[in-house]
Amino acid sequence: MPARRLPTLEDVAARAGVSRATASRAVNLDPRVRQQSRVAVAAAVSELGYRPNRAARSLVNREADSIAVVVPEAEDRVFADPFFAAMLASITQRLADSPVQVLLAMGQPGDGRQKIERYLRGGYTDGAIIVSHHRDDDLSGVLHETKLPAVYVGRPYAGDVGIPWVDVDNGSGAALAAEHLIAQGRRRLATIAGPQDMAAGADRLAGWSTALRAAGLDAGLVEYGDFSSSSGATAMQRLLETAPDLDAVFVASDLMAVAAMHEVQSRGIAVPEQIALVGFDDTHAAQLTRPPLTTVINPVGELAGRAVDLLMEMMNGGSVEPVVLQTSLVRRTSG
Amino acid sequence: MPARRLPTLEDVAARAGVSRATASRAVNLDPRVRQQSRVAVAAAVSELGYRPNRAARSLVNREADSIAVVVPEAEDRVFADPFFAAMLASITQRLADSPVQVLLAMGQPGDGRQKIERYLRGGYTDGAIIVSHHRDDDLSGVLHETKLPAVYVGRPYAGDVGIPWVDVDNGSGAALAAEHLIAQGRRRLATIAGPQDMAAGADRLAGWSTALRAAGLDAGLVEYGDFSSSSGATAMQRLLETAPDLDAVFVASDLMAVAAMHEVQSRGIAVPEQIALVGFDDTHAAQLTRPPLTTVINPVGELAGRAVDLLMEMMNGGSVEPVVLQTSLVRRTSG
DNA sequence: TTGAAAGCGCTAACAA
DNA sequence: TTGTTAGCGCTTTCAA
Repeated sequence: MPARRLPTLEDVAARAGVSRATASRAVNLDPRVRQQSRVAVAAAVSELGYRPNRAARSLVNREADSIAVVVPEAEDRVFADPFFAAMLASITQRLADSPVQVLLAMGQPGDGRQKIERYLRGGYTDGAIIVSHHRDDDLSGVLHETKLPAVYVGRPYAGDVGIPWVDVDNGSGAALAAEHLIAQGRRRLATIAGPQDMAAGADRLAGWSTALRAAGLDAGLVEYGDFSSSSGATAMQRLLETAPDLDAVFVASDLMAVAAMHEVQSRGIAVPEQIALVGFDDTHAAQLTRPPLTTVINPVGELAGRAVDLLMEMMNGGSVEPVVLQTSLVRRTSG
Repeated sequence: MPARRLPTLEDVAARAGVSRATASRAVNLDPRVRQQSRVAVAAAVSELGYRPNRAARSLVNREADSIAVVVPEAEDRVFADPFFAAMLASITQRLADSPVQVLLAMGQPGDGRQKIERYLRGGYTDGAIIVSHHRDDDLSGVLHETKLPAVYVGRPYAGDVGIPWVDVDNGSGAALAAEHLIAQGRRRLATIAGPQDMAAGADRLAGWSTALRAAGLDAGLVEYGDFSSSSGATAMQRLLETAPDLDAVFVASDLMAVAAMHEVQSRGIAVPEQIALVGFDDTHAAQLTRPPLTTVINPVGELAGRAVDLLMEMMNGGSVEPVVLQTSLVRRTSG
């Protein structure tokens, strides 16, 4: 609802003394435009303050000039988890200078999936980045049928054939945590694992267990959370009841780890003296706990960047391969 | 880039045995369509899985069917602050069932403002909700010129004439905190105020100071932050140096308050025994600190809901008045 | 209550 | 290298 009629390409063409077609070519940097026309059009564009009409362009190009970031989680979950937040921020930032708009589609499995599916089928978007993927979300049907360029952030559970993904090496990240704790002399090690219907949850647990067994230690002390803060607290409670003698816990996300630390400390148990704690993600919160949290770095910014790059490549018709990023451990004082 | 051609209105019309015009009317619930045609069209729509093409509709209606949520802050700030997060989540949720898309436009004052301004001028959106507003952001120029329906969340600093806003009563909220602390017998009271180029920052400080003076107490103990976590920590440090004898601090945001609490506790000072702490916002984090944070409730969900309602009203040509919501205090154990 | 026809602003054949 | 022309899918006069 602009105040006055916005200048159209027709206006630009008239002012530059060329046809609308030439103006269009100039605006779209088509090489077969004379230098002179190019300059004239550019001048007219800036004098008039011309901006292409997105809808008109979409209509003929059959492109929306937007990508969807899909998060199959409840809205409040998405914003409560710093991992998503950082992910979204990075993706947005990466696309800040391009004309591509970022659309955020969230929704829990319930009605949410339908909404998301409808959305992806609607042709409102040229591509999708799917961020948190559970085994049963099953977006692969839509994705394949619509042939919509898409990339997963986080390996899809069942390995969605033909749809690339970017992920960190979750298994070796968890192993890093295990080795670090073992090297400290901890012997009664537990883990609060993530949801097992997500590759990140399953892979971290697998890496952890393997490393423990390799060291000849018991890998049986496991409780499960869903990466949320409250689930971390509950899991920690259960762990403390089951194995009061444990001396180290690897928690599969910082969000859960922070809650777990509160849980431990509220019982008067000292961190790291009595129980060492290691998290995963290296979110901002990891630096704010007392003691600050030792954690496995999840390079969110790079993950986001690579995902955007892959998607762009696909949207340009290229074919791409999955990307695996390595992690490392930040040693702070919690363990 | 759909796999096959999506059904168009033409297809629907053909199948329903009516003209495209009638099909259009039926789809848009125009009353002057015979019952019989209406039914036929509805059937064709669902059989074909027809979805109106957004771009085509936009082109003729000159409406984008989207609203922008504008946050004039750096991307990482937006996501690091639970207040924004909750705000965005609530707005998105409110619009979940409508065809209106939510576009998120962020950007710091530097290049960001230009981007945002260009964006609002581009006609890409039918309305805007501006969430965090600083004195010098000066979006009012664009807003007035473009006559774009807009509403501020948080009273704009200088009272942007003609553009409505929704806000909590920040002054009385801060007074609530003051009275609560005073009633406890605290006498050496300080505050970590928010940025003074935002109404929320200025109003909370004013309300606090007034309440202190009304009780005959010194209102001079003030340090400033910018609502961010790190600024809260620094402000607390300064306060502790300036006035080692203080016995209560009102912190103008939970994000700052949590950091301030860590700062206090890391010096071995007991909360609330030696220093009482009261925050503002009642974000999730307020429940996670030890001790849990007493804080002033900022009803984000309602704020968001009212903002959306106002905006919709304006987009329908209605005129609206600013809305002020009342706050209350949650007493937990930090103060 | 309906249909025919025009046109939103743009891009892309096609012809020159 | 350029202009003419058609047409993307939709809504909306205008006439019937």
